[in-house]
Parts: sequence; C-alpha cells; structure tokens
Amino acid sequence: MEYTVHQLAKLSGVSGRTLRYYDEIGLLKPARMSSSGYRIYGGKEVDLLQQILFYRELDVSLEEITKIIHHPDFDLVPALQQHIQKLQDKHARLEQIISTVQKTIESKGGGISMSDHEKFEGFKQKMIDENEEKYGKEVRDKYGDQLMDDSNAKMMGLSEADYVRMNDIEKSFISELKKAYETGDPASAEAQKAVDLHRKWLAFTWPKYSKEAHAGLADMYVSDERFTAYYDQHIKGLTVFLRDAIYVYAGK
Amino acid sequence: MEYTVHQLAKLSGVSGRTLRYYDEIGLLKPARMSSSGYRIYGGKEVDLLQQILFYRELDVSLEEITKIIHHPDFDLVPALQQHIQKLQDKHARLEQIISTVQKTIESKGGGISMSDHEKFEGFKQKMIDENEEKYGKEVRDKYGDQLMDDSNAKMMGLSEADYVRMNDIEKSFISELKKAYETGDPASAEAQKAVDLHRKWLAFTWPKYSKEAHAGLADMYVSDERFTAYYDQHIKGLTVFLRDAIYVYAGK
DNA sequence: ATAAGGCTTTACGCAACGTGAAGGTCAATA
DNA sequence: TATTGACCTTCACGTTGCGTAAAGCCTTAT
Repeated sequence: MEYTVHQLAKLSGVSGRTLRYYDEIGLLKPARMSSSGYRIYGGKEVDLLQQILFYRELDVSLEEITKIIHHPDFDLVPALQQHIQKLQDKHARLEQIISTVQKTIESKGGGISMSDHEKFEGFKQKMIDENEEKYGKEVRDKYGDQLMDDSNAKMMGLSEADYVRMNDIEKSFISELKKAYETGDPASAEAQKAVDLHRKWLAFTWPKYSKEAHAGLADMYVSDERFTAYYDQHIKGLTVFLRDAIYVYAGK
Repeated sequence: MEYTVHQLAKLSGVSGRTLRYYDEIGLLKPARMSSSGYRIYGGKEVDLLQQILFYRELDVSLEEITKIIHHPDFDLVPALQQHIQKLQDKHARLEQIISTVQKTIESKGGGISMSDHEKFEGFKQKMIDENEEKYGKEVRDKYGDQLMDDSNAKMMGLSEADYVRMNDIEKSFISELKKAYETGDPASAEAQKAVDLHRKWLAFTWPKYSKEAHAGLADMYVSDERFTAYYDQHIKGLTVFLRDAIYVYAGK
C-alpha cells in the first residue's frame, strides 16, 4: 500500500507538516516521489514512522532519533542511559518546583506577604548553592566540613516564621547601621549595636558563632561585589564601614 | 546605587542580553537612560529582577511573569494553581517516560529484540487510550464496562514474553490469511484456520471471547482506515476478506 | 591619541513544528 | 468539458528565551 502525506498523517496521527518537516531534516524520506512531485510513502516508511514516534514519546530529540533510526549499529544503551539521566534531573527539578509553588500558594492564605515568601522559598536553595560555590571551599578549608554542612542544613530547616523574624532583624540592623554611619565611627555605640543585630541575624543561618568567622564574613562582604552592591545600595561606603565595625566587635 | 546592564548582570547572575531582552518585551525597563543611551538600573529594578528570577525558577513563562509583576492586583493564586496543574502533568508524564526508557534499556540485555520492545512498551498505553477513545463508548454500551476495563487491565498486564508469543501468533495469522486469500473463499479451511489464529491472538488482550464481539471487531477493521491500511498493506482487499471469514467463523 | 573595554541596535540561529500564502494536481460533478 | 473542491507543492514567517556575532558609538586609561 502507498500513501500520500495526508493519508499517512491520518494513519499515524501526526500532521502533514510534520511529515514534510521530517523529510526536510532527513528523518523520514518518502519511498519515492510521484510524477507530479507528490510524496509517496510505503509500508516500510509506516514502520519507520512508528519507531520514530516511539522515541519521540520518550522525549528523545529528533536529531537523536535520526541517529538511532538510520544507523543500525548506533550505540543505543549508553545513549538511553544518558537520556534517562536528563529525564531524572528534570523530574527532580520539577518536584522541587512543584513544592515551592505549593508553598507559595499556601502562603497566600497565611500572614506572610508574598514578597517575603518569594524571597524565602525561591532563593533559599539558590543561596546555599551559591554560597557553597563561592565560599564553600574556603570555609571548608578554614573551619571544616561540619560547619558548612550544618549551616546549609540550618538554612534549609528555616521555618517561614523564622524567616519573617530574620527579615525584621535585618531591617533593624540596616536602619541601625545607617544611623551608626552618621557617627563616622565604627567603634561607636550605635555601630556596635548594629553589629550585634547583625550577629543575631547571622544566628538564623549559622550553626555556631565565632568572632573569626564573623570577621571573615566582613571581608567577604567587601570583596564580593554582590554584597557591596547590596549594602552600598543604601549608602555608598556602608560596606566598608560595616566591615570596620565588625572588626572592632570581633576584636580584630 | 545605579547599575549599567553589565553591572546588574554580574550582580544578578543573568546575561546582559537577557536584561536587554527583558527591556524589549517590557518585563523590566531600566530606571532611566543615560545621555549616551545607556540603560541605567536602580535599586527598585534590582528588587524587581529578584522577583522575576524567582518566578522564572518556577518555570513560569515570561509573559505570565510580566502580568504578575506589573499588575499588583493580578489574581495570583488561581494562576499558580493552574500552573501547578501543568507542572504535575509534566511530572507524571516524565515518570511514565522514565519507566519506559528503563524497560527499554533492560530489554537490551534480554532476548527481546529492540523493535519488538519498542512496539510493546511504547504503544501499549497508547493503544489502550486510542481504543478507549474510539471504541470505548460503543463497547461499554454494548458489552458493559466490565469487559472494557478487564481488557485494558489485561493489556497492561501483558508480559513481554507474552508479547513475543502474541507477535509470533500474529505473524502466523497474517501468513495464513494471505494463503487463504488465494483461495478466494472466506469459508475455506485455510481461511477458517487463519481466523482461529486470530482468535488466539485476541485471547492475549480479550478477557472473554464471544462470537458477537469477534464479528463486531471485524466490522471495525473494515470501517477504520488504520486497520484497513494495516491489513491491506499486505494485499489489497485483505481486510474485507478477513471480515467475511470472521463472519463465517462466528456464524453471522 | 590610541587602544581596550563597555555600551548600543540589528539580526540570524536553536527545536519542532503551526499556520497561512500562492499556486499546481487530481477526481468528480454540472 | 469546464469547473469545483480537495488535495498536493514550496516558500516563509511566528513561536520561546535568549546566545552569538557584527558594526559602530562611548568612556576610560595609558
């Protein structure tokens, strides 16, 4: 039996455009062309199309399918294993996303404002990842794996109520810090009060406090442009002022 | 603090191109343009970008994000609920795909040929779905829900070994049918032997055999172009011949 | 003054087709 | 036989979220 595009299309459930496209990219060529230039497909092509659709169902790209179909000695198993890896990654990521969206929806019923919630759920993991990436090695070298792992765990375990309190404290901290900046003295009472709030704020994510780590963090603030940008957003030079105040606080 | 594209890009982790694109589609416009035409972003834009990236992480389309961000009274919860639905569908589908790919890989170790396996795993559920869609109502009306459900269940429970045997039987059936066609007589011994093989083949997916259902299936074969195409692929007119032979077999 | 590095707009490319547009072909009917 | 109407063909643009040049202006440092 022979089929034109539309016939094969109806037979297989794909569109005519799809078949022309498959012809175009060399995935499925018609058996022959009629005298008037029509595409004519035969039984062999029907079978091939079945196989193509099978792999397509599995989310394999048409490029991969082309290799699979047209090279009988194609190394299928490793390719599929790699493919399954990607699928599983996607799967895990979706799971995470779904849970985040669910929490986001729930939070709309509760007292936590949307923007808080966004900042909370959306960036928690990201913060940990970035933290790990940028400072992980340094911190692990300096203070050991335990501290870093504990810190990450604590971050993940943060409740939303905690998060709200943490945010409140940070706001107080920023406002105190700005006031302190006016004095121009990192050792002033105002500055030290601000740093104390900073310490409390850190307590939410730090499993164990140490003056050395606090001072180390101050260095990071100054050297990392994202932190600098964040603090200098309020007043230019605030980051350096904060570092100096922490130095005093930590007795460095 | 003010930022140029590249500065904000580094700060937030996205590319400059992305920021220009967001400007272009009206998702995130710079606070102002410098005298020389540079994009200048402020603290407000930094916050907005954070929110944008949050939703982007959740696989929300930029179009949706635009609505969410720029219309404070946007009805977020139903939108997110709808979104979560899509995510869950994707998630479930991925699960199914992963399992199929896994089985596909496993089968490469066993004795079942790839092509058999493809046909088996990939189309089993699809067959059921299509079956249900096309004939479900008719069959359920005629023979009751139980038969249809049982049939679907039996199909899903088919082992691969069964599937191989099923395929063998179908091959014999086709070859017998072709021989029978030569005789031109649907009542010939050859034709009836073929129909008997057809019956055995059916037994793999039919929970209970009945002559009425068999004859009904023959009608479907003739009226459905996919079946017609399938059988007429071998010899034109074979479908009608098969129907007539089944009629005789079923005493209709 | 010149080079380096930032910025700009313009525009093609990616995946897998959907959706016309403009025009040829084929079978059946008035 | 001429004309529908239903096919078929080849362009070619639109989709999503940017990556990646290309060509040229702006700014800063040497």
